[in-house]
Amino acid sequence: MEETLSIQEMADRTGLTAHTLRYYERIGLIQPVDRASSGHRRYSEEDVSWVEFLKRLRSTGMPIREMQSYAGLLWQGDQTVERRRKLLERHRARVMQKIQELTEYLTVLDWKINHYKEVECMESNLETPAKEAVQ
Amino acid sequence: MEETLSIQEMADRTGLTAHTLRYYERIGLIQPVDRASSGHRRYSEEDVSWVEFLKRLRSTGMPIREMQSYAGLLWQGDQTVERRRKLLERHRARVMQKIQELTEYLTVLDWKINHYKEVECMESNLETPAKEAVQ
DNA sequence: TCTTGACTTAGAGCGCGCTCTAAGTTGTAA
DNA sequence: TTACAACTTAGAGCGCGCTCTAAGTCAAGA
Repeated sequence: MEETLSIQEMADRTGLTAHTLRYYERIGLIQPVDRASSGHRRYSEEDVSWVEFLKRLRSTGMPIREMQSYAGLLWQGDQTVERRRKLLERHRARVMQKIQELTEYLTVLDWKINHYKEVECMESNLETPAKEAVQ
Repeated sequence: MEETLSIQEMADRTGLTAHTLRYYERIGLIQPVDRASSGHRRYSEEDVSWVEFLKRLRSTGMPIREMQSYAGLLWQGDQTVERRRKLLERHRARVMQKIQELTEYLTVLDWKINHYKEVECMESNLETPAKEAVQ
């Protein structure tokens, strides 16, 4: 028995809305989904995996256009393996850079936060309002 | 001699466009800038520092609305120090979470990339096209 | 059979963060 | 004085990634 999901079940399962699932199909991020005789979409477990993968790519900040390229390459078959790998490697480099950037700014935030803590201490302990140019 | 910058000089200096500088002022991210007698904006070094700080906050992904709150608190003076610290701490937590998320997905990407490399090896060494469900 | 709710499509609308346009004013160098 | 670039404002437009609406079809239970 072949289990399939309605669009709402698929939405519940993946955490995307039915609107978004249709949108992804419309823009070619998901290949045309099987239909029941009524015309209603019927999603397979394979579709679930693909959508989960799309979600992972999105949450790394990959733009939709690039995901479209990736999907297009995938559906062209085995001869695009190298181009897919290179696409992922370029994206990997961007993700790395973003992590480094965020890590740097984390230290900036920590510095600010500690500075504020000091100022608060001075206020409560010495009752002399701080006048420095705190941003 | 008090050095000031025209809007274009400020744009060159900070890497924002003149349009964006006016926009930031309009939405209250920058306090009304000093004007020459002609009405042209004249930016101070203090303005430069503030804009640089705004850029850092933005690049950590802080939404404009939150930066507006922060700026508003700052301009209210010393009694908002604790609220500013708490705002930054909330943001810090989000940045941390984003770093962790990206780090996780980095390993996913690495896994995919290595998988592709294997497939490419198989193709070139054994000349037997791989048929697995590679995403 | 009737009702209700889930589904379908095409296309409009939205929130974000800019980005640009239009129409007019000012500053400067030839 | 004339040319031309840089500035001013109010407000429209845009790219992204959804998100929703309208109008209609379909399915399943009372």
